[in-house]
Amino acid sequence: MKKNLTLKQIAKELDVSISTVSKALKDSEEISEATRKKIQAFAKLYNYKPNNIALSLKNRKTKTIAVIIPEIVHDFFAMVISGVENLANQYGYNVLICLSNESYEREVINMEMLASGSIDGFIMSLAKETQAKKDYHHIKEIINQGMPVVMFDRVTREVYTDKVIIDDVLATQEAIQYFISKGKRKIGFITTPDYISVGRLRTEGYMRTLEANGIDVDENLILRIEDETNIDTVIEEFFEKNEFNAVMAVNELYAVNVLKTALKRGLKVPEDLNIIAFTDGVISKNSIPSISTIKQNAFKMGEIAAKLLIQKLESEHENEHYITEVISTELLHRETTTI
Amino acid sequence: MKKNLTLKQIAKELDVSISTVSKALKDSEEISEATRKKIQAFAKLYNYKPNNIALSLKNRKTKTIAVIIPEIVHDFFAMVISGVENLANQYGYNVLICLSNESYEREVINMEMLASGSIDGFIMSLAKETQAKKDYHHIKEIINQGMPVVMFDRVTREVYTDKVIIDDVLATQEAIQYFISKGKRKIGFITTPDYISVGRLRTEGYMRTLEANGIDVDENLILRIEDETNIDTVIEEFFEKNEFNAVMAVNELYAVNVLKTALKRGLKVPEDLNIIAFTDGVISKNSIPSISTIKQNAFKMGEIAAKLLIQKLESEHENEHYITEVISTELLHRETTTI
DNA sequence: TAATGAAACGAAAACGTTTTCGTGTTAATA
DNA sequence: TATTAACACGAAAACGTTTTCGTTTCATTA
Repeated sequence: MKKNLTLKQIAKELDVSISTVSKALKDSEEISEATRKKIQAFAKLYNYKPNNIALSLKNRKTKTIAVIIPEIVHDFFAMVISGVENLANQYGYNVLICLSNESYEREVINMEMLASGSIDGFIMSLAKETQAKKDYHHIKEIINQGMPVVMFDRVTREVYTDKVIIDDVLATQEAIQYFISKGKRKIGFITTPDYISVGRLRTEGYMRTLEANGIDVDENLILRIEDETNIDTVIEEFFEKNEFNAVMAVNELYAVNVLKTALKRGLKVPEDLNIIAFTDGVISKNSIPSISTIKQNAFKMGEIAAKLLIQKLESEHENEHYITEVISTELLHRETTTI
Repeated sequence: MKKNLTLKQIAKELDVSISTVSKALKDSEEISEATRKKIQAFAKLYNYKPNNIALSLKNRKTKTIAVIIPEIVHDFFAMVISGVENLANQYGYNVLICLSNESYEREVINMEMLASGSIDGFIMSLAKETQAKKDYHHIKEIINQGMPVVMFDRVTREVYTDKVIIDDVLATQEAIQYFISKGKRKIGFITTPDYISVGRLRTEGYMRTLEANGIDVDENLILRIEDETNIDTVIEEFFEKNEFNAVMAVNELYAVNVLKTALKRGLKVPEDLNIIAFTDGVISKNSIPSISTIKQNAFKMGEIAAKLLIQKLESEHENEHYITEVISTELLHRETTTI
């Protein structure tokens, strides 16, 4: 086991100083061609690679960004990561993943740990618990220390920083309006509790669209699913108590369960029931029939979040100017809607 | 923007030496109680956190491990990551993710980049291209430099290191044997090209089981899907040319397409056709009907890989003794098999 | 009173770089 | 021949820690 070669060792071996080696390897004019060649040849031969940690310490930057997400076994987040990774790599950055597992405490611990030198900036989506508690002081503090943070999807107005989101209200409106245009009036909406920002916004979009079309909002047609509950059974109850021509769900999982329940109850999809889901992931694509979705462009979201962060990192003057990028969405018709 | 507090600043502020501050913060007996309290109070007040990079440089360890996977938008890999993250966090390690995107070059670049100081060890699953090229010198070199590597799932005998796998042959045998025990004789097998290690092993398991039961292997019943091909169409052709009572697929995606094609052709599942897939992910769970699978315990796989790596990292004497952990699998019956 | 020892602290090296500012040598110029 | 300038290189500081080995001070003991 040969430990990694250092400048010092090269210097000793070639009987020159460390500075000379360093300069020679950077092709500095200061060093004679002869010595330069000699040192470069030696370095190449023994496969010298500068130690990243030492560089980080010297430069005060690590070329690493951290992504904090609630969970990774979830197409939307996985796709965002993929986008972040893609762009970050192009700019020579590494990506560190931390899972909050929807826990406030893990989010705080992870961020505090990393904030002390390990990384240059954060990209994050809030944990459910954090959104429920509405406690963002850990994020504010980190920003205050001069570390850039970009939030995506689950964001909050209380933290002043760059954000990447979709227009949840508008996207929902488009879908609901589509239902209405097809003559559907009994539209169910399956969502999260209101403390989840995106769930709340989507619910808002649903209600607003109904109202704009002169349809009374019936709270019974809105199902807010808590985390621990059994999705199957609450959706079955939901269908037991109500009748729909269309249902929209804020994620794939809810949607596929709607589909399952509907089919089980002998409904024909899309003839008797239309379904639209948020998140264009593997479930929607591969379910039978395939589910129509709001495509969120998660990959692009990740890329843009990374771009915003890296731009901030590489700009000299720190400007106090924050922007919120709104990624466009697209209603993708598949087999659970009739065109 | 206040930059992070350092020992030096505290020392200056309190008019003591850096060493005194360092020792006081570590509760060293060497420092009088008075000074200790004073320094600790000051540090706490101004929220001192030691700089991780400086520590890494000093200790020559980063407390970070890298996971190299082919893709992340894939339940199996996402679950492995989740397992790695979980265990690594318990031991105070960070997890850095790198995607090879199935590319040999990206795998090499990523690993070489990280090997120079950024991390303490690797957990990896080989890119397709790497398996096709059979070129593992980058991995061997890294191991040779004294950096521990744990491979999982897509591994190779050519690299001598710790590994975490399932018994692909055995798992397949169990499934195929089950089919046979139910009287199925026309068993299709949908797999990857043979250069993918797990695909090859599973195909081997399929063939061996047939032979062991005195059934001739018909190469027409084996479909090896290349990457760029359209899954839909090749599976439809496959069904056009052959007749099955059962099909096994080496991943969820293939399986759900089998299901789709079968239903489209008017076959009843599981009555006319049984299906079993590898990878117990979100597709199998949520498809309608839900797909019976070989549960690979990906989360556990990740945990064990992380444990092996961390054990190696924290053991004093480097032993040249490598182990291969075989994770048990489980045939999970859902709605595409008849019990 | 001189020697001893403990207590409390500081200086400096080390981790591996980069970079600034010398300094010694040589060749060209006045 | 003495001065200057270019050239080629080295010493040392800096990034932020930890840790070893002094060193100073003071009280205790013979």
